[in-house]
Amino acid sequence: MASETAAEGGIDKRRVILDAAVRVFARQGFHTCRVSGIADEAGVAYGLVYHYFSSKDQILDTLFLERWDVMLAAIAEADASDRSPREKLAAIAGFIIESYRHDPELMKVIIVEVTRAANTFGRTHLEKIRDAYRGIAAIVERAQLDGVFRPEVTPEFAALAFYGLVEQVLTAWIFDSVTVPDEQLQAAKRLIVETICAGLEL
Amino acid sequence: MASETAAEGGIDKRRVILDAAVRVFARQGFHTCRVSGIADEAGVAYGLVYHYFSSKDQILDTLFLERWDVMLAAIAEADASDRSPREKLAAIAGFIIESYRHDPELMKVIIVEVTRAANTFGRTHLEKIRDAYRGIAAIVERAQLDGVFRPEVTPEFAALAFYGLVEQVLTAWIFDSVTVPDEQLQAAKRLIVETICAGLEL
Amino acid sequence: MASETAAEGGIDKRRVILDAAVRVFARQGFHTCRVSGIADEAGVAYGLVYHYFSSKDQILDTLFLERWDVMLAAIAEADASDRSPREKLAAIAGFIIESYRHDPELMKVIIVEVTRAANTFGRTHLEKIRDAYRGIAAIVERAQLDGVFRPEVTPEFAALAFYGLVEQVLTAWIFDSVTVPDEQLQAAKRLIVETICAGLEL
Amino acid sequence: MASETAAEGGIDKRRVILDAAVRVFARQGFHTCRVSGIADEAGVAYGLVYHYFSSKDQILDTLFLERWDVMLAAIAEADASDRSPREKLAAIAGFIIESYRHDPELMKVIIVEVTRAANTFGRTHLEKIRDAYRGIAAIVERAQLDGVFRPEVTPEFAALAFYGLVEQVLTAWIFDSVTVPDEQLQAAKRLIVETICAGLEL
DNA sequence: CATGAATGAGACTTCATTCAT
DNA sequence: TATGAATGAAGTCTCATTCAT
Repeated sequence: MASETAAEGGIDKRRVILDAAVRVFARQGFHTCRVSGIADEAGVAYGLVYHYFSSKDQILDTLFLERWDVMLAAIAEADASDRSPREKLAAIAGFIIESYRHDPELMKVIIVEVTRAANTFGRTHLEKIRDAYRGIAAIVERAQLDGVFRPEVTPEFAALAFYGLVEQVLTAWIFDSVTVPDEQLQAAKRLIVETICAGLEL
Repeated sequence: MASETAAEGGIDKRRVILDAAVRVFARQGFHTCRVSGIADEAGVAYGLVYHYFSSKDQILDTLFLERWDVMLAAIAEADASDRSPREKLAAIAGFIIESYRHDPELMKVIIVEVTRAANTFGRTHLEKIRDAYRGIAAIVERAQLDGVFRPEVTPEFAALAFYGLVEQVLTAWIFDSVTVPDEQLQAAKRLIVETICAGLEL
Repeated sequence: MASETAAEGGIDKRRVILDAAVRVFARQGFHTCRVSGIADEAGVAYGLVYHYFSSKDQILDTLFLERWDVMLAAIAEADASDRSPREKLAAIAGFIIESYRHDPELMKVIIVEVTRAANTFGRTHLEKIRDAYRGIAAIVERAQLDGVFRPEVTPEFAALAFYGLVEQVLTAWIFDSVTVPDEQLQAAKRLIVETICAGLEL
Repeated sequence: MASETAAEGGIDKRRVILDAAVRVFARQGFHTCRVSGIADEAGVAYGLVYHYFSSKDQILDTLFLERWDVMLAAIAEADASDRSPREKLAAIAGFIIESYRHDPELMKVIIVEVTRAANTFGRTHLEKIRDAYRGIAAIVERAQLDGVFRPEVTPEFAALAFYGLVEQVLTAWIFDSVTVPDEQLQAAKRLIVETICAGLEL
């Protein structure tokens, strides 16, 4: 149960630092914040950040990869299930929106600082990001082969539209920076799926 | 007779600097590039940049506002025309895609460094950005009142989905960083309109 | 009657610049103000300042030397008169205080930026400044030889104390930055002479 | 056990920087020197200066306030003692001159860059500077009430004359930039007190 | 004489990273 | 593990001065 680094019963400082970094990145942005700000927020000494991470970049990389791998697993799981294509997409949208509900700051950081940062981390993690698109495209492609989705739209475009819409909705919430009520979260999920499937389903 | 933009036959250094900034911002990103890089690219002395602009930020602000105002005008014009809602949306998507065709670097800068930079310039120009969303939403709302679009989707969500999809497509091209053939540009325009209208039209 | 540079009936721009410089130096200080600020205050083009003066330093030098030479003349005149030593000192104190009454900004600039600026202009004009001390010391020395002043105090120290006290009073007014009423100016003159002569006269 | 000023046996780098700053400010003047010059003089890295001080200004502020508070204490102590007014003033003049003897560079910096810099630090620390004047004026006022000093001169003017004369003498030494022999220091002290008291004592 | 665009060296300050304890 | 002092390379912005017109 204990983390890989903490002594039994101790506090995992590495985790504390990561969680603090999420809050600081979300609040100030990656470029604007300082490493000392993360240390302060975490309540640890400056140098300890560099005991656990080799650079400021690596903290963000870690946050992104941790979460993205979970999302890729969710996409893979949806793909592997025997639900309908629409239900698969709904599962993915639901997963992402649920991630936002659970930790909006982390999702803000991942979207704003990574997936939409075409000049910096977005480029670094391009392949990982594309893995998600590919996973969604695979679902669409299968649905087209199964005759459930129309073949006119390429799976790649469909994936782009679907994931892009999810991200756009989250971005709107991020810009608003207010807590979104559960009801609205669910409504958004339905609308997204509806909107995309309207153009895809036969 | 000499105007602010160029003496007769002379070179408008301010314009030269702005154009150079577009290339440098597109290539290296706003945060990564240096003002000296812009000056070098423009072939002017360092200090001249500060003769025309009060800060590095203001250069980006200027680029964004110049272009965004043109886009708001295009949206307003589409709204004012007596075309069908679908044609209006097609006009807007066409305008943005044409902007990309004409100057992909400028569009990259605007999207990557401003409209998607929720922690920095995106927040600064939030109201201007929302003006675009509002303009699109107005078109949708009118169409709903006219009984052409379904009333279930809010105009705000529709605007989000429409503009978001356009931006997402452009972002994909930006990430690819290859010249997109005209054919593909037109196809994308049609697909975008198709995808969004599928979920909106009665 | 026309100045050395102005066409007859024209405005002497060199004079305009100097007068503007006094106001700007007084308001912002020599180091803090910009040459462009002087040009703006004078209502002339930037480059014209450099047509008349070779550098920012030279403007201050000019202001100082213009005024200081007048003061040295006043000291020499007092020395040459056949008044009593006390009256001679009163004449000098009166001259300086009158200078302040007539143009407090100029006196502020001369004192703050030159005579009290030991690291910059004070050092540059050290000999000129010492000329004033020497002139006052000469008056004291003569008075000692004539048996009017006590010989215990060196003329140099007496000059230091006398001129220093005048400058200190002006500095107090400068710090207060309010217009000093005539009455107070005259009272200060009397007090200064009284205070210094009390320690000098037999 | 380790104090803020120095770990046991360790070197207090903050103090080293302050001491270096005194030498550099005295040699080149505050405006002319560079922060890198201070760092070099101190033998520390550039950034360490900013680890201990938030700006170049703050270094000078610190130097001034450290010393000025000691002087205010000396004035208060003289005031509180049961010596004669003349002895009190002698104690203050002695304290300042002794300060100069002990660290002429520091006194140069304080006088040239602060108390006589009416446009910059002098204005910033105006109230602190006036505290000294007020302290001296209090001594004079008491002496007047006790019938030892003549009531014709206001305490404020007397304080101005007294402190101004001390500063003027120090300034003369500063301009000379040669080491003043002890003998001359003591003589100056006596002369100052003599000069001022001549005009004050009944 | 007059203009103001153009130049570019310089200085402050920031902050990621290292290191001695 | 933990601390925080120490390092120094960047990078933005300023502004005196020059120059073409």
